[in-house]
Amino acid sequence: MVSINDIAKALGISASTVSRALKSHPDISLETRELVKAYAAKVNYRPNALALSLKRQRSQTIGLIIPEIVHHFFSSVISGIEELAYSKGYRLIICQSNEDEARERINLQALIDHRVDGILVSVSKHTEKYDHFEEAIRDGIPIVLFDRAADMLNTDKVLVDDYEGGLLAVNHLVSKGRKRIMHLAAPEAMSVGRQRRKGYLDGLKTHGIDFERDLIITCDSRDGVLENQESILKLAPEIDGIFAVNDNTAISVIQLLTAHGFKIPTDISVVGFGNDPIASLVSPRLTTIDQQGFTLGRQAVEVLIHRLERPSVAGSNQTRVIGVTLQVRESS
Amino acid sequence: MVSINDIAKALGISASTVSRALKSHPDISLETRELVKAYAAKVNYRPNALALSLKRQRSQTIGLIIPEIVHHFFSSVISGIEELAYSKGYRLIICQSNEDEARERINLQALIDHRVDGILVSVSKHTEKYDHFEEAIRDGIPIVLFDRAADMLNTDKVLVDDYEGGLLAVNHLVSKGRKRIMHLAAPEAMSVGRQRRKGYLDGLKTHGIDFERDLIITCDSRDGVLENQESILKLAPEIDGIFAVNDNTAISVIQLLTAHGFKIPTDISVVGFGNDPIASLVSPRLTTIDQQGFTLGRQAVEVLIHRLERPSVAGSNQTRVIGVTLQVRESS
DNA sequence: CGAGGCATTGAAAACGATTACTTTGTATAT
DNA sequence: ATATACAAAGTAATCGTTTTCAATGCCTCG
Repeated sequence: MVSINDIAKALGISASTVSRALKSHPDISLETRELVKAYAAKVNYRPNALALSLKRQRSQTIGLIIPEIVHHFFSSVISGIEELAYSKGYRLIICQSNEDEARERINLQALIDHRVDGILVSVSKHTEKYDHFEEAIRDGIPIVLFDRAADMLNTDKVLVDDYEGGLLAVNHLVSKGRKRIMHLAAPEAMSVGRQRRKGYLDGLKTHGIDFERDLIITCDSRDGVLENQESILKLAPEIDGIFAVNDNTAISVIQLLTAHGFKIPTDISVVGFGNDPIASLVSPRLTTIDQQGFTLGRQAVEVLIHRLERPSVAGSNQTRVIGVTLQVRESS
Repeated sequence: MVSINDIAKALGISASTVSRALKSHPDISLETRELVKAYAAKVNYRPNALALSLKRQRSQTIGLIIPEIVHHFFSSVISGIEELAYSKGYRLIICQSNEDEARERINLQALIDHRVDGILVSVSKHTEKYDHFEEAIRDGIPIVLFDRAADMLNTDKVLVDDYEGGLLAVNHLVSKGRKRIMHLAAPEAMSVGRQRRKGYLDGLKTHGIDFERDLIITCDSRDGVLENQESILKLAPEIDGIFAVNDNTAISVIQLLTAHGFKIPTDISVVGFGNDPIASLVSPRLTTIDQQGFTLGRQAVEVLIHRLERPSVAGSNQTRVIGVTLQVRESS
């Protein structure tokens, strides 16, 4: 790897002249400039980004902390992030928290140590204390939270309109004549799940349907469905609709019900959330709420870069909400 | 952000003393050491990884170039890579080539500019010339190719046993009494697809089945199935088995055949490749070849770090092959 | 002919850390 | 008393680049 100093020595001129010649600084004579450029090209000179970052106090690098990579929604978000970051000249350092608070803390610190210009975070499911983020924010490190945010954190956020999604799901089920709608919900602690549940509740209220506590079952995965199969099957004869907090749960419950003789959607209509690719491949094809992961990722980067490239005005945090749409298929 | 110099000034000692005190160098008196450590902790000092990288000529960072992130197999690989890299103290910079050669070249250059210690690459589908990789390898940059490699490139490789997968698929179909087996294949240019096809051909040969050129159709996606539906449907009545180069294609062809009255697996057995999560959710559930993306990712990092941490012996390139297994389900 | 201007270039500091090589002062040995 | 050893600290170079502030030499103008 050849450096500016190597070039300077080889040509018998100073490093500063080389540096200036390479960027066509007007102070440098045409002759020298050409000479330097020709030689640099010949030896395939490439500026050392590390040295530049140190000098400029700017690494043109964005850090990303994500709960898990192997997940269609999250990988879509990552793709959107990479895409826009790349086109804006930023590199992306990625860390996986594996839904673990301790790991999330280590990741955050590592990114700060690497002097990334800003950090994008989707908070781990099991994070209970937020002081690591609070401290970073206090220290002026630009942080944008996406999808999974914490209300208490005072920073930019880019979220999916989970509430609207819950509303859309219930409206749709009601429009299909469904009146007793079960909700397979995420644990209370998850902001995302809370919003979907709130949408569900408000949707019922709008249509004058009384909310029944028993119809909400905390169950947000394939395993969850298996664990709760008794209660689900006991209620099944009395209900005519299900809104599941995600597609996997929706598909699992459809399989469970089908296996026990229920007809979907004749007996029970089912709506999922996420529009995972599997939703259109299972049978019956799943009605679900589409959330644009790729767009979410792009917007998160956009917000972050906006922050990076303007003098940050205090208290000007923005929250963007990405719209969702209902995808009607065969399960409802 | 406080630096070693800031600490030195604040305590009225030299930067070198601070540096040594922080790492408990024996030259420094216990008193000074404690003093420095206490102050560093108080002001929350963190070493600047950029400066360290520059000094050490080692960034503890690995670069990754991957064709696309939103893809179950690739995202599994990324997860495996991140997992092991993280535990070995390396950070991961990720770049998406989007199956585009020009972009791949830019990504490679960017990673080199950032002085990553080594690079993991899965070659883009549309890459025709490999001189960018050859040059990097010649310059001594440690590169490990995974999954999609190019024979001509002389470097470490970690591959899926695609050949064995093709073989397993055909063996299985034959064991089910199938004799006229169609292959939905990837274009010749893709090493991965070539190996799977070779496994298919050798599998047929092993069982004394004559290979029929017409039974190989180049078609490796949902769109491909639609484009080739005429030829597929024309051949359908004469065949009794299909080996598709990936799960998506397998699922699409099952949908096509089912829609036209064929019974799967009664009339035609279908085997896919990849063991994507959808394979066990569609109906009939898809028989397929399981490829361990996560393991592949870990192994790729392992090989790379092995290279990084030993003095690289010339011509000692290794190629690791990750085993595959047959997952029998309902489609065969 | 000397002052001022301008075109070119170089020296040195800075970014943050490490480290080989002094330097300083004290204690021990001869 | 003097040479020697050693502990503890500081100086300066280095990694690769940028940039401020000279320095040099030449030309022009009065």
